[in-house]
Amino acid sequence: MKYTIVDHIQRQVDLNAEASRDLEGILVNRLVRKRQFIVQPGFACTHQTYVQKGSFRGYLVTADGTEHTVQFAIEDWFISDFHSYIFQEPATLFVEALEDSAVQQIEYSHVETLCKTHHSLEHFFRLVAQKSFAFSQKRILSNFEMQAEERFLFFKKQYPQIEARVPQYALASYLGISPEFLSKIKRNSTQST
Amino acid sequence: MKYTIVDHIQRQVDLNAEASRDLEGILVNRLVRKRQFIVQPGFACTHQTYVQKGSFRGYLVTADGTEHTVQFAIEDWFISDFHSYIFQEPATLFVEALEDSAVQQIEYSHVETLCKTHHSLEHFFRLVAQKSFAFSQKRILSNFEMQAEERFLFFKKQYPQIEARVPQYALASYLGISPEFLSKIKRNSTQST
DNA sequence: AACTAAAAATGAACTGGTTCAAGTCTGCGG
DNA sequence: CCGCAGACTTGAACCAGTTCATTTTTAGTT
Repeated sequence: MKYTIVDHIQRQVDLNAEASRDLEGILVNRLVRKRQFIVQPGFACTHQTYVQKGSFRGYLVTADGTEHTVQFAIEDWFISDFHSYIFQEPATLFVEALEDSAVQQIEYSHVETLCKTHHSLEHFFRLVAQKSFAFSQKRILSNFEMQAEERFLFFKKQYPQIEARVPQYALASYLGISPEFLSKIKRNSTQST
Repeated sequence: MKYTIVDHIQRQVDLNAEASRDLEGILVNRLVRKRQFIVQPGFACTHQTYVQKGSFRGYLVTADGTEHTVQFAIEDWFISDFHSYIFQEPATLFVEALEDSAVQQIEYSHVETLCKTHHSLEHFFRLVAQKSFAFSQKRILSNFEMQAEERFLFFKKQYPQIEARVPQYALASYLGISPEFLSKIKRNSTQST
């Protein structure tokens, strides 16, 4: 069973024959090597990327040179610099492969065209955006609700596959703490088990 | 010129006669008194609320009893507990009127029905969700990029109408700092002007 | 299997922001 | 126009998390 973007969408909405044919028509399959970037600051993020195999992280580098991870993506997830994608403005994020990966990409203008012709696709992308927004809000809340240690334990529980596959400095920067402090948290929380 | 939800939508997408008539049909006009809640934890957030007049804030109360503001809304903005609205699950937020206000509300199931019958409305709500998500991501980023003082100055510059109308403890909790510290920031940043 | 470079762990000194407690200002109800 | 409650200010003690410098572990390459 191989992950594909069409299956992913079919799981959530009904696509008729034309819609799924048209969608197939705009898909671009691509292999991406570990450490390779699919989005870089300064260039508009022209595509949404669906991960078939492998993993990615999206991160920001601030003026002081530190990295801040915004999003991880593994099999069956989408990733992009969404702000850049939606407004077709230069990206501010890096999106980098954490492993050798296989992806399917769809281009902004193609997606917009298909959304006009197929109500079902417009519906799908509405659902995606709404859920993404809801989770993004929840993430802001969870930073208010939890201390660093709780956030780590929560992440570990909710996304064990990701926690296991991702470099620790990347996870620290996702949790909003320094790698040193994440190290301490791990020590404290495992010794008390 | 009075704010209405139909005008708001027309500014972004073309609604034909039936679509705007059907939309009018599900609108509920409502007056809300200062300090009144339109969303409360425990109850599902059944409506999206469009602000015609007045202002609102959405906030979370954490276990330790402190408030954390997630969103403000003034004229021509929408507000809700979006996670609760989308999944029709019990809300975790309070949404409270900061002033006597007038709103237009649309109910979840009605919106979903209209999105099915009118592609244009589905399109509108996709755009809204996408922009909301993009801004939500940006907000997460801005907490990484800026220190508390910069966040305050940025907010003040970007939303001067809101900064002026909103109680200071609410703004502090939006910025993720204590009211005392916001007070200090203001002192420091005005004395150096 | 040995070599290397990057990643993770550790500890000590430090800082941005919190907490608590007390004082001041403001607006509006009687 | 007085009183009083809620909102804002101030300062001192404190703490969660950072920074920096060093050591240990891990993983990729020849």
